[in-house]
Amino acid sequence: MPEPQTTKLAAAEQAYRSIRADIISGALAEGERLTEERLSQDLGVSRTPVRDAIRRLTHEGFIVRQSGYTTRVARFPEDEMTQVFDIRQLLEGYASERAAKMASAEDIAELKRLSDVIWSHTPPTTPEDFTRISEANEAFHRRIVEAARSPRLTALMSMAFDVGMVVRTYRRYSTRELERSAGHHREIAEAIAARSPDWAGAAMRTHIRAAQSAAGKSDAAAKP
Amino acid sequence: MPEPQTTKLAAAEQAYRSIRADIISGALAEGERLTEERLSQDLGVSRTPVRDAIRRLTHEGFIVRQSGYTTRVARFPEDEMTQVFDIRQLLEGYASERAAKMASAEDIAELKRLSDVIWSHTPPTTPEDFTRISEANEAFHRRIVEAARSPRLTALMSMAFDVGMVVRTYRRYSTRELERSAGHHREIAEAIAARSPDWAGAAMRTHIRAAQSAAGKSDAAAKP
DNA sequence: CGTCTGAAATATGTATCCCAAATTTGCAGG
DNA sequence: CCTGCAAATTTGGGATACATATTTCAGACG
Repeated sequence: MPEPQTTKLAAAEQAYRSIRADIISGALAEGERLTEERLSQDLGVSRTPVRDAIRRLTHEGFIVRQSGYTTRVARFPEDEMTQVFDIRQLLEGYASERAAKMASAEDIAELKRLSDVIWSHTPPTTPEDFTRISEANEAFHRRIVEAARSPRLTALMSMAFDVGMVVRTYRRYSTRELERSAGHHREIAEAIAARSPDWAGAAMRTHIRAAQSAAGKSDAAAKP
Repeated sequence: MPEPQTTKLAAAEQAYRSIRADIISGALAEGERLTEERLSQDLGVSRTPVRDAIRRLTHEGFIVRQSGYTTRVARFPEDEMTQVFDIRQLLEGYASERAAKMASAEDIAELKRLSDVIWSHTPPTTPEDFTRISEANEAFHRRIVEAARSPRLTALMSMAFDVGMVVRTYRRYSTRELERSAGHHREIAEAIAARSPDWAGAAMRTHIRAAQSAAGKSDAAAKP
């Protein structure tokens, strides 16, 4: 069965994604007041899953709870984009250092495989190439965090930045930037295979700064 | 009124604190299976607040949800303590840099006040002195993160480390370490007041490494 | 005209019930 | 005695009902 359950194994997750997407897209404006009841009706579910979603989004900083019974969409600073890249550089650089020390043979093999996948589609000529690169890129970064063997770090990364944002920005890269990025991935994989934390960390920080530069060409103030 | 209600202004928060404390203390062993029903009965509340608490703790990495209907206390790596300090150094160092640029006059005044409070109780002679120092210390660190004006960073910090752990470790500090720590707080406040990101960041990183050294004297592998 | 007070409307927190899915148990067969 | 399968129990997700705290708004008073 491709679709095992109708709505069971979703529901709360759906509320979470929906509300978050509305905040990111601007459908829910910054500072707008939210109530569980109204969100329930809009989403067609009861308050229980909506509460879960609000808790999560509050914890992640998308929603703020003011004193008492007032809940609002958070206001995002103009330099949110800069912050995301700054924080990514800190955390992923650290993750790469740890990965160079802790990664298993399987981790290293998978990182090499993913960097090869990225290479094989660079420069991209078709939309599928873009998709493949994005997927492999995302898997690559996630694998490094996993290889760092730190559940705390994994949890942090999951909420540190919006993966979708990174994927979207890929389309704006020039051929030279894409080739550079593919080279970075290969280098990071090799640094981890060489068990060199300093190299791996430095390469990852370079990679993220280059991505920031490439992504920041047009809009300095994207949403969150 | 100093004491508004007996148990009203808590309940779900209470469940969260109680479960978390039991995990940290070891009353709930690593890998132990948890059920909402049993926790409800033990804590004398209904399942709803327990669910909230479990959500939160899962998100923070204290509890893991396995496939299906199995929920367990997470297993913590041996070097969890090291990781927490590493991550704190990264994030709080960054927060201090931003705070030096973004802090309001009120932020700066409050940071100075808090560092004075810490000074006035150092070295501590009574249990209340310890309590005051702990409270002021926690408020100080939180204020810096707030002053960084980054909701994302605030959210990250809230789950990056266990405040209770920091408080506990304070009792092990020597007089010299406590005086050094008080000096660090004052210096950080002044660096921010001087609007010097590099100074503030470096001072905070120094402070956290010193705290790590002081805290790590006895057990290298505390809980989380 | 502005401000304060209090009552109604509104929002969240908590308890309880129901349901679907998963885990455990127990029985039958090899 | 072990294995396999199905019934029974357990578990977590969702909906609803109720209690309590907060917000709002209108009207009275200065």
